[in-house]
Amino acid sequence: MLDRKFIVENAELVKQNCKNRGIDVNVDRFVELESQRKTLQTEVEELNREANLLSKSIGKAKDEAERNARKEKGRRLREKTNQERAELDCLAAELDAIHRTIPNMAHPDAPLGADDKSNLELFKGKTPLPEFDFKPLDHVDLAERLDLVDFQSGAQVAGHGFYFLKNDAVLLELALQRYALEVLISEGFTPMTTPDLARNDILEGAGYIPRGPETQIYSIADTELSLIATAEITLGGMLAGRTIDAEDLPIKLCGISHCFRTEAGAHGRATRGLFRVHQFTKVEMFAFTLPEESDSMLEHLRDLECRLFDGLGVPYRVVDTATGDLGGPAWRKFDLEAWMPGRDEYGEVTSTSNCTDYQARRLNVRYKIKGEKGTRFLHTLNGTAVAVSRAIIAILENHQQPDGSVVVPEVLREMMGKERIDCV
RNA sequence: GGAUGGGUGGCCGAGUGGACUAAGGCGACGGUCUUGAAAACCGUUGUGUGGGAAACUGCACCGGGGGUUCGAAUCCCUCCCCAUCCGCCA
Repeated sequence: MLDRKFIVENAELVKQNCKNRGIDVNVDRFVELESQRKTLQTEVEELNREANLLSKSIGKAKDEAERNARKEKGRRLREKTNQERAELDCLAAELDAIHRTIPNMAHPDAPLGADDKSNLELFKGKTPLPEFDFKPLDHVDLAERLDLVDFQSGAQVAGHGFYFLKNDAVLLELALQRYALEVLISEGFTPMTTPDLARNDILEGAGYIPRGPETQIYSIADTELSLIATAEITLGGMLAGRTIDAEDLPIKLCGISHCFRTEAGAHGRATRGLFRVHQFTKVEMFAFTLPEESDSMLEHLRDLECRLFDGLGVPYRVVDTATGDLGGPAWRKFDLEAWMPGRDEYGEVTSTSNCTDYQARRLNVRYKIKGEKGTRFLHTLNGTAVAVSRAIIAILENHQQPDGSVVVPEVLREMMGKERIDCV
């Protein structure tokens, strides 16, 4: 969420930002309600002050008659207060509903545009595009030949969008996680495995909407829990409600979790194979920083993603995400799009965002500078290290050989125990 | 899943309806003393949000939400969490 005062004082900027992001919000209504809320709040507080004074005087009243008279006065005062407070609660609820739909501001350098077509390519990775002197297969055909993925059984057991990894794909999944962890641990990240479920209020704090017509989130019936769509939710939620000493920042975490997504409304677009699935494993980076350090942390996370995919020998490009494609919480977002020869186009494999204080305000994570009074909201960032299913697509398709085998990237060979995935 | 006990400030911990304006301790910070330090002694002490140039001051906050009452840390309801024991279990 944005700071309420900021919205009121910068209504035009906020409106322009909503427009840039293609989000329809009634900012004027928010400003109007906020001014009403303040007035009403002051009135309620004044009534409380009177009631407090009166209550205290009753204990000290000299006789029974005086006490009863004051009690009666207190009763009337309370009725009035309750009435005003009900009004205030009603107002606050409407205000909050609008507040939650107002997206984060965007970095001034984020490209303007309605959707991913306006994303700006910044640079390409170290690995050049592969040149095949044969017609490359897509990962579905490769996986079938190499007996790596069982889509049919996945559909039988859990439905379309689920799959079993088999044989070397299982080793590849583990090796990818291990590879990512080793890089991140060496960079000072604390490795975690996180819950795959989280409370709905934590989901909401991270900017996800657990229930609703177009939700990406699976919720668990008869509970306040949902399956997480990313470890960003649990890693961010770890510090919800806490105040961190400034000297302990930045905090860099990396978490392994399963990710679950309903992919509601996504049918028909890039649904073949492993690209858009309901469950996958992911190593996620998460950072809590001082406000002045979040922009450089975002570049750090992006550089790590580049390092990981350069290491895998996968060609990719880095794009600066356009305002209309940022989602609610992000101030700026970079995606790595790997070259996917089977689709003959780039496909998103990682995404890293600086959410500034937007998530922190919702999750109520603050920091305190020693010796200074008060606290402030810190900044949160997240980034994909490796989303296993999509990384597997990129590896299989880019490293395929004329005979249908796949050469294992050097960084994974020791962990895989082999240099090549051959037909079984 | 069942039983019991708990959740109070940075930490420990007292507090069963009106002096809680939350005791006391620890820690931290400042001071006195000292060449310096320790000890001792003295003082200070949270968060949020309003008002005010400031001094200062209002309101809210004792796990969350709701209720009773003129008044709730305290009583009631509900949810969450923690501990211990039992059951089940990888």
